[in-house]
Amino acid sequence: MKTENQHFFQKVYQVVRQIPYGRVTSYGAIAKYLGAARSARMVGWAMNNAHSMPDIPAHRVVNRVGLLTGKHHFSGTNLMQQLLENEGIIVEEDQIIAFEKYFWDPAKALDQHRE
DNA sequence: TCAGTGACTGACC
DNA sequence: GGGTCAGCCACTG
Repeated sequence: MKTENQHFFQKVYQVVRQIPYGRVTSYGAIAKYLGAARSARMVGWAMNNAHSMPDIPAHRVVNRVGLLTGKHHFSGTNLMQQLLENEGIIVEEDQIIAFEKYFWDPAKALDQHRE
Protein backbone atom coordinates (compact mmCIF):
# COMPACT_ATOMS: atom_id res chain seq x y z
CA MET A 1 0.00 0.00 0.00
CA LYS A 2 1.38 3.34 -0.94
CA THR A 3 -1.59 5.38 0.00
CA GLU A 4 0.62 7.73 1.97
CA ASN A 5 2.47 8.60 -1.18
CA GLN A 6 -0.83 9.31 -2.85
CA HIS A 7 -1.67 11.49 0.09
CA PHE A 8 1.56 13.41 -0.40
CA PHE A 9 0.71 14.02 -4.02
CA GLN A 10 -2.81 15.07 -3.12
CA LYS A 11 -1.41 17.52 -0.60
CA VAL A 12 0.82 18.98 -3.26
CA TYR A 13 -2.10 19.44 -5.60
CA GLN A 14 -4.15 20.97 -2.83
CA VAL A 15 -1.43 23.50 -2.05
CA VAL A 16 -0.92 24.36 -5.70
CA ARG A 17 -4.62 25.00 -6.07
CA GLN A 18 -4.41 27.44 -3.17
CA ILE A 19 -1.88 29.60 -4.98
CA PRO A 20 -3.62 32.94 -5.53
CA TYR A 21 -3.90 34.60 -8.90
CA GLY A 22 -0.76 36.46 -9.87
CA ARG A 23 1.37 34.61 -7.33
CA VAL A 24 4.01 31.91 -7.64
CA THR A 25 5.83 29.53 -5.33
CA SER A 26 8.67 27.06 -5.46
CA TYR A 27 8.89 23.29 -5.25
CA GLY A 28 10.95 23.56 -2.10
CA ALA A 29 8.40 25.80 -0.42
CA ILE A 30 5.67 23.27 -1.05
CA ALA A 31 7.89 20.40 0.00
CA LYS A 32 8.84 22.21 3.17
CA TYR A 33 5.23 22.93 3.97
CA LEU A 34 4.48 19.24 3.57
CA GLY A 35 7.37 18.37 5.85
CA ALA A 36 9.53 16.97 3.06
CA ALA A 37 11.87 19.83 2.30
CA ARG A 38 14.52 17.38 1.18
CA SER A 39 12.14 15.78 -1.24
CA ALA A 40 11.55 18.75 -3.49
CA ARG A 41 12.02 16.43 -6.42
CA MET A 42 8.90 14.59 -5.37
CA VAL A 43 7.01 17.85 -5.70
CA GLY A 44 8.39 18.17 -9.19
CA TRP A 45 7.29 14.63 -9.89
CA ALA A 46 3.88 15.46 -8.51
CA MET A 47 3.70 18.31 -11.00
CA ASN A 48 4.58 15.87 -13.73
CA ASN A 49 1.70 13.74 -12.58
CA ALA A 50 -0.45 16.85 -12.21
CA HIS A 51 -1.25 16.67 -15.88
CA SER A 52 -3.72 14.00 -14.88
CA MET A 53 -5.38 16.39 -12.47
CA PRO A 54 -7.74 19.27 -13.34
CA ASP A 55 -7.27 22.81 -12.13
CA ILE A 56 -3.62 22.44 -11.26
CA PRO A 57 -1.86 25.76 -12.01
CA ALA A 58 1.51 24.09 -12.34
CA HIS A 59 2.78 27.16 -14.18
CA ARG A 60 2.73 28.98 -10.84
CA VAL A 61 5.29 26.54 -9.47
CA VAL A 62 8.89 27.21 -10.37
CA ASN A 63 12.28 26.48 -8.84
CA ARG A 64 13.80 28.49 -6.02
CA VAL A 65 15.25 31.17 -8.28
CA GLY A 66 12.08 31.72 -10.26
CA LEU A 67 13.31 29.79 -13.26
CA LEU A 68 10.69 28.12 -15.44
CA THR A 69 12.45 24.79 -15.40
CA GLY A 70 9.23 22.94 -16.13
CA LYS A 71 8.02 24.98 -19.07
CA HIS A 72 9.14 22.25 -21.41
CA HIS A 73 6.50 20.01 -19.92
CA PHE A 74 3.70 22.28 -21.06
CA SER A 75 1.92 21.97 -24.35
CA GLY A 76 3.88 24.82 -25.89
CA THR A 77 7.33 26.04 -25.06
CA ASN A 78 5.92 29.49 -24.33
CA LEU A 79 2.66 28.42 -22.74
CA MET A 80 3.98 28.56 -19.18
CA GLN A 81 5.42 32.02 -19.72
CA GLN A 82 2.26 33.20 -21.43
CA LEU A 83 0.13 32.01 -18.53
CA LEU A 84 2.33 33.82 -16.01
CA GLU A 85 2.41 37.02 -18.03
CA ASN A 86 -1.33 36.79 -18.33
CA GLU A 87 -1.44 37.04 -14.56
CA GLY A 88 0.73 40.12 -14.53
CA ILE A 89 4.00 38.36 -13.82
CA ILE A 90 6.97 39.49 -15.84
CA VAL A 91 8.92 36.62 -17.35
CA GLU A 92 12.14 37.11 -19.22
CA GLU A 93 14.37 34.38 -20.59
CA ASP A 94 12.42 31.69 -18.74
CA GLN A 95 12.94 33.49 -15.46
CA ILE A 96 10.45 35.42 -13.35
CA ILE A 97 11.43 39.04 -12.78
CA ALA A 98 11.16 40.14 -9.13
CA PHE A 99 10.39 36.55 -8.22
CA GLU A 100 10.50 37.24 -4.48
CA LYS A 101 7.93 39.96 -5.02
CA TYR A 102 5.43 37.45 -6.39
CA PHE A 103 6.59 34.61 -4.17
CA TRP A 104 3.79 32.98 -2.22
CA ASP A 105 4.74 30.93 0.80
CA PRO A 106 2.20 28.20 1.60
CA ALA A 107 3.70 27.73 5.06
CA LYS A 108 2.69 31.29 5.94
CA ALA A 109 -0.43 31.58 3.82
CA LEU A 110 -2.03 28.32 4.91
CA ASP A 111 -0.86 28.33 8.48
CA GLN A 112 -3.05 30.85 10.22
CA HIS A 113 -1.54 30.07 13.60
CA ARG A 114 1.45 32.23 12.93
CA GLU A 115 1.70 35.71 11.56
C1' DT B 1 16.79 -6.66 -9.45
C1' DC B 2 19.83 -2.94 -10.51
C1' DA B 3 20.98 1.32 -12.35
C1' DG B 4 19.81 5.66 -14.44
C1' DT B 5 16.99 9.77 -14.53
C1' DG B 6 14.32 13.83 -13.00
C1' DA B 7 9.42 20.16 -13.25
C1' DC B 8 14.96 20.50 -6.75
C1' DT B 9 17.73 22.15 -2.98
C1' DG B 10 21.44 23.07 0.20
C1' DA B 11 26.16 22.64 1.23
C1' DC B 12 30.81 22.77 -0.12
C1' DC B 13 34.99 24.28 -2.74
C1' DG C 1 30.54 34.47 -6.33
C1' DG C 2 29.86 30.66 -9.51
C1' DG C 3 30.39 25.70 -10.41
C1' DT C 4 30.16 20.98 -8.48
C1' DC C 5 28.47 17.17 -5.37
C1' DA C 6 25.42 14.66 -2.70
C1' DG C 7 20.74 13.65 -0.84
C1' DC C 8 16.13 12.96 -1.52
C1' DC C 9 12.27 9.37 -3.46
C1' DA C 10 9.51 7.50 -7.28
C1' DC C 11 9.34 5.80 -11.88
C1' DT C 12 11.29 3.53 -16.21
C1' DG C 13 14.09 0.44 -18.93
